[in-house]
Amino acid sequence: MDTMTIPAVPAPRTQVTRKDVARYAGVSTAVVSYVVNGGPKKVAPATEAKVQEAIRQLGYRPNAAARALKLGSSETIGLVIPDNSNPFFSMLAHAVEDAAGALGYALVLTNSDGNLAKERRNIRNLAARQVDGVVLASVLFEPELADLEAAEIPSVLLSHSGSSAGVTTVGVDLAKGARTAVEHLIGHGHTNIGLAMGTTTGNEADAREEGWVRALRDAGLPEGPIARSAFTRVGGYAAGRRLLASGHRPTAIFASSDMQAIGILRALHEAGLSVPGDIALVSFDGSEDAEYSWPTLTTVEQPVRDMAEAAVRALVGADRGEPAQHRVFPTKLLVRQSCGCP
Amino acid sequence: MDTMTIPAVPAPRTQVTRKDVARYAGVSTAVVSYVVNGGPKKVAPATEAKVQEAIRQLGYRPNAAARALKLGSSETIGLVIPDNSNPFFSMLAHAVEDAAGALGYALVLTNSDGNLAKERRNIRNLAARQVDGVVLASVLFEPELADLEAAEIPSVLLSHSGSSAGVTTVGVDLAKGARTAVEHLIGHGHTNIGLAMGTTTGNEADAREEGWVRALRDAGLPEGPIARSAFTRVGGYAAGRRLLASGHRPTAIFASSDMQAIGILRALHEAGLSVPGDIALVSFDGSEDAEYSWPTLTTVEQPVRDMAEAAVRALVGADRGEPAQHRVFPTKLLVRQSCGCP
DNA sequence: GACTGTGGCGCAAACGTGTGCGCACCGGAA
DNA sequence: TTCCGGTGCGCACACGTTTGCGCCACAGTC
Repeated sequence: MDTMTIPAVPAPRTQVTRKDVARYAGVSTAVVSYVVNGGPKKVAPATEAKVQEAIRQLGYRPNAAARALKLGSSETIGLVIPDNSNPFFSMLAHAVEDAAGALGYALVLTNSDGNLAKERRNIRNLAARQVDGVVLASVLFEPELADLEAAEIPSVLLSHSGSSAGVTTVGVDLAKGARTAVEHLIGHGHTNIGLAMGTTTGNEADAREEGWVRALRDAGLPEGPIARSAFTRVGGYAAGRRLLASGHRPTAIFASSDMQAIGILRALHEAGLSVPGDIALVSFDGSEDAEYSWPTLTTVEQPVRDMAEAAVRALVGADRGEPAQHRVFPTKLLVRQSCGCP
Repeated sequence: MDTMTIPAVPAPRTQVTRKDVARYAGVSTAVVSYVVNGGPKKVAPATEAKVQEAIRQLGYRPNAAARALKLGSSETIGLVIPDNSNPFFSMLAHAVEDAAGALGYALVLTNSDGNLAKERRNIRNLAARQVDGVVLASVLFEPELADLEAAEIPSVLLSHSGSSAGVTTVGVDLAKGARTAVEHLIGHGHTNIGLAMGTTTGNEADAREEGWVRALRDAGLPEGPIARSAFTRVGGYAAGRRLLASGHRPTAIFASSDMQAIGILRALHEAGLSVPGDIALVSFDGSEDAEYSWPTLTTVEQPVRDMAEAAVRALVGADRGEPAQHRVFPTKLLVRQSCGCP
């Protein structure tokens, strides 16, 4: 045995080019291009067949980089999300990928991990990669938007209730959704309703909090205790414990995300409290996790697939080039066990 | 008001090129390139400063497509997974993105949705996009591999226990992990241990099943009932119901994924059975969901981050070009409530 | 038979980079 | 002064495409 065996370096990537195909088929490179792209030019059926055969024989695959360079479009869009491990965002990412794929676009995924600097890097990186657009679903501050505008990259903000000026946004009416949830709890006779909210300074958290406040105010009820945390299970767990430790414990809690609600559920279980018996719980997002928790979670569903599709279409689909607009999708209260309905 | 307002077409994407920078700085385009890439050539500090300033002023950003065309590398890797909504795979995707990003590579995400034709399309698509490598975490059949070899794209199989010949694989010893889990249940005195397994014909399911079989056999125990389903909550739920309906109901269940376990949990709850009191449960994956279920799930953890990093490094990192190998990472039994430990 | 119209195809110029090669200049040594 | 080595920079080509333009051959018309 030879111990000096050269590692299987994956063969010099000798790319089969259009020129090879042309030579093999006995035509010019232009014809190959016409055949491949069904260009504006007609090509005789016989010639076309020859070219197709040559392509098959040689295993020719057009070079996307060259195409992108020539066309000025990479047929790729970018996605910036905080954390693909978070079920809500992974659901979103999947939906965006589907929508993009349906239009022939690939999806470059980037996670910001709640790190502003990283989010910035990601956006710059995507811009440098000539993506045709970027979907931002993140805690976004002005500087980022400025960057994008400067780079002249089409972009759409996802899951934000549109307030930003010149950029298209796609989302739900967070305030209204939250309000519906809280009113549902009020309808069950609760008068001390706590709130588990996010810590972001973006406009996500605010609107949901506003919905909670207004529902209570309109019902003539006092505001219950508030706990803020990250939109995660761990964060929710901590928030749950804080709510339980608060002065007079709420009999119901509205959580601003399913993840937080699941953390809260754990805190309640540990405290030996039953849900909804001792404390009722309603949350936000409508992720699948809420359907398989114990008890199952009543939650405000966001139509993620529709939102993703709208975002992608605004970027590279039929709605491209239309003036910036704010699309607001309806939420839907999914009533399950945790709210205390019979 | 003028109702004919022209929509804000995102400005003709007039790209600032290297030539512009060169002209602005009063140097040649080559120098700009040297400055940007820190090329092999030296450039005088004064010139460099001028160029940097020009770059800043003009907001120059190198065109990734042109670079990719020239270098024959897109600084991009592809990921093929069944479903990014599935927590295990979303965790994996996040880890792969991190590892790739650390090496300066972007990640193109594609979902196969358990659809073989789509998986095939995704792979072809990635190949056409000149990705520098592909991480495959999927139910993979031979034809796909052949495609990859044909396209000469470096690839690594993730989460497969390596049996494939010429391709690098990264994963865990599924059989051993499963065996540990089942032995743990046996240690608790269970003698009728059921199995919730996947339906895939790949090598994923088999090894775990094998571990279950061997643990039982070595302990002189009979094989309990088996239910097969997709690696999802819904699938697990159905499998759970089937296991409950089986001849003589098991007192413990080993589930081949956390998702299935969570579905089973729901089935058990609905049946009014307590876990682990009436039925113990141990699963596989170690996703965060298993930590926040009720009761919390004892599960066999896969070191996903390590695996992702190893896969990416084998593709485009330090380990690139090494001969195909099969890296097997250790699993770890995370003992929580569902197994019945005190 | 000459002219014209048309369908089918080839030529060659970009797209924005990276980089080998060569040229100009400059300081020092003879 | 002449020669020489070295440093710093410019020229120009190639990467694989797309596509406007022009050429050729052929059929139809007078």
